[in-house]
Amino acid sequence: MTKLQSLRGMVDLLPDQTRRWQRVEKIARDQFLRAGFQEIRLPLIEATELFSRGIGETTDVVGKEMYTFLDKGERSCTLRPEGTASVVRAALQHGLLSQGPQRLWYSGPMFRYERPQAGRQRQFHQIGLECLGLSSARSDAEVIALAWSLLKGLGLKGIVLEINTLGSAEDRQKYRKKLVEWLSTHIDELDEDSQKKLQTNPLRILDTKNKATKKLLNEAPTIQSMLSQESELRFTEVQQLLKILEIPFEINHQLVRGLDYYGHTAFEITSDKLGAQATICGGGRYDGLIEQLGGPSTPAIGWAIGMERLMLVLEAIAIDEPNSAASEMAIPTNPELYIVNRGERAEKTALLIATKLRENGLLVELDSSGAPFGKQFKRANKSGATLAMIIGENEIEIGQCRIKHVKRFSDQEIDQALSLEDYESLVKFIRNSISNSSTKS
RNA sequence: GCGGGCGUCGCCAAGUGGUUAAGGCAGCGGCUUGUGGCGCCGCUAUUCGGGGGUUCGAAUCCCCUCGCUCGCCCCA
Repeated sequence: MTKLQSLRGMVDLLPDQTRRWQRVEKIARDQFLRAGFQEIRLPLIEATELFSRGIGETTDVVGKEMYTFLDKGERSCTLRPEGTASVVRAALQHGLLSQGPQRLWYSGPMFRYERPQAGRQRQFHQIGLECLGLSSARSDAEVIALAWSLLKGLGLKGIVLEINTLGSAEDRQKYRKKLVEWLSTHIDELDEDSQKKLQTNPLRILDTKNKATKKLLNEAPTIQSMLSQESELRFTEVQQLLKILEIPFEINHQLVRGLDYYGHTAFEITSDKLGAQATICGGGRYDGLIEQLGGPSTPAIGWAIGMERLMLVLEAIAIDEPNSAASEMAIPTNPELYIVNRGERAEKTALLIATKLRENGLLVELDSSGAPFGKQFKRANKSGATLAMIIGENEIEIGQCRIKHVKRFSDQEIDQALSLEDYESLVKFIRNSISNSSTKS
């Protein structure tokens, strides 16, 4: 029999990982809350059409990376490859846009059928936000600032914000024409891949990694030259605002992004600690998408952070700097109290006490092995608990339990006898002992 | 979809054609049903990702396949 294992590109997150994930998610949630963003939870499966219409037929995501299948009713269904299209769909379906601008965030798994590599999985997780119904350059700057301060707040170093403008739809139309004309005269100098894109999606030739093509592109016309005055002013304003916010950025006119719906501001945040897949956060303005999906013409902007990539960076930092916040996010939460217990009556009492103490907010691990005391103490030690409570037959006889420090051995044992029934005093005593123990150490 | 590297226990590994596949860590049990950091003893891969072939003999050689990994494409 072959060993059962997870599907290619599908990754399990074990407790070692989930600790850090939960802490990151909490920090993100708190920040979204403070910024007035509300959570939206969406299905993982959508009608295929949502993505083909929303993201663009010629994009790689739609063209070759979607998990698409027919359900039992013969409907074409797709595991969502990204979050924005679903957010827009939900907003339209429930009439959210008629209630004014929407500030929404989401998190969860996305699916793309690609060959896995460093920082890339078939099921991966994004945490993202979308701001629907606002068109100002200020909203661009605010949204970018949220991504930046979240990443900075998590302690990331060596990250770079790159921005570009893709202009209005008309600007892009004109530029596209000009670019195709120019590239056509240099078609022999283009790499094979870019030659194909010339037909399907010429703008995406701009962010090629092919060195020869890159060099050639230095001579090519830029989108800047084709911008309308409004588009140009808008981009300038975004830059000014980022400067006021003291967010460092680089302008990268080659930054295009692979989803068709982007226009005007597009941006990426990359890290030097990742391999070839260096983008942690990507986003931009998508003023045309909502209308394209059948809604009213509505401006919008958003971004998504790749959780796995973020975690990779955090792990790298944690290794470089063992005392950093990034490092602390991996430290497990140890029990405050470990209950060592043995004997029929003692075991019942211990279960009851564990429950009561937990109800009072303590972090309690109960040894339910029935093993000899020696074994239980070993486990108490390994659990990392601050205190151990001992309940055996003797304690039951006198109606008192004993509590001692786990981490300090012979010195400074508390080893106090306490009533088994007075939970209030127990809790108080435990709390005191823990705070004393942490101030002393 | 296309290239490169790699698959020996939960983890790190030795072994590169010859009888029973080292070792370390972790785990489990014992010394130790009333007290834990240490120590000592014992146990833990009928099998080397899987399948086929070559051979008297294969973890070692060949073929296929699966998986992992890095890169291309693209993206988070």
